[in-house]
Amino acid sequence: MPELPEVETTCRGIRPHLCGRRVTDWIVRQPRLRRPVDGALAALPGQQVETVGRRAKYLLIGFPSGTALVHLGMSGSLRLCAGSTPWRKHDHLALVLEGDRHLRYHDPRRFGCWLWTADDPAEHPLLRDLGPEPLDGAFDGARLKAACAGRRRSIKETLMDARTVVGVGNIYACEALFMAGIHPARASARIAPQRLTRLADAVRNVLEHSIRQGGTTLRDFLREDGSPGYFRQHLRVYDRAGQPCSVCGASIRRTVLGQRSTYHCPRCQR
DNA sequence: AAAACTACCTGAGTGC
DNA sequence: TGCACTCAGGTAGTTT
Repeated sequence: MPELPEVETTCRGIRPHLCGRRVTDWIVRQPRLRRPVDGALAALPGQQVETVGRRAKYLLIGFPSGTALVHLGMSGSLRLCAGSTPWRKHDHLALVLEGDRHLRYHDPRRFGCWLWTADDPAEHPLLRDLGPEPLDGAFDGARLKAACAGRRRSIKETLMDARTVVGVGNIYACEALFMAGIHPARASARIAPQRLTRLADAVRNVLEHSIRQGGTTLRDFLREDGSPGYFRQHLRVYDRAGQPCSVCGASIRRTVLGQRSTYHCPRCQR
């Protein structure tokens, strides 16, 4: 997926095309996503989009009667196109807007979801227990320190836990740990406070940098206009096993943590 | 309570 | 060419 920078890039990309526009139709070709597409979304035609926002990796599309919660899962993307554009394989649904513009949802692995809530989305069961946003000042060294206290598990797993901070997936966890010089397998509780502060800063910095580049495109992710993100060329360790570290030249190592591929520089990260 | 594991899917790549 | 296998950006829900 789409980690936070990719979702934020999508959010910013679609917002100006959606806000204030009326939905004229709702087309579902494949309702079987990770969770079934919520039938309540059939009430969208006739309603006008009021807001497009994001909480963690969920996109929130606000209407007068409620909010659509959209998750891109592992391989999802949203694209704006003309209604006449041929449907591709894995284009599972479309929000049709006035002027016959389609917001098409494409997701080969179908790990995403389209849900609906008539209430405050922040109180939705999938959102209410999430941790702080990394980019709005709610996440800092103190929050990270609290999440690490007494925890034996690896710092990378703590970083990827949405109760610690939202939006940090496998790529950016690896990158932030490299920037902070911390070994991904290090026990969370065994990291000095000033190093955790540095890590919290690295998380924010790497996410902001990636957003400026339009996110990371490995295989599936594309922006709302079909263009890729350009952060991939800035990755320092992710998917670079065997290649030299950009700082010290040591060979980047791949390990497995929490069943996820993990990349680090054995010399720079301790 | 925390940590470990499972499940949901398709497609790309690799080795034989 | 084809088969068997591994791996992939997430995360909710269950089990240990």
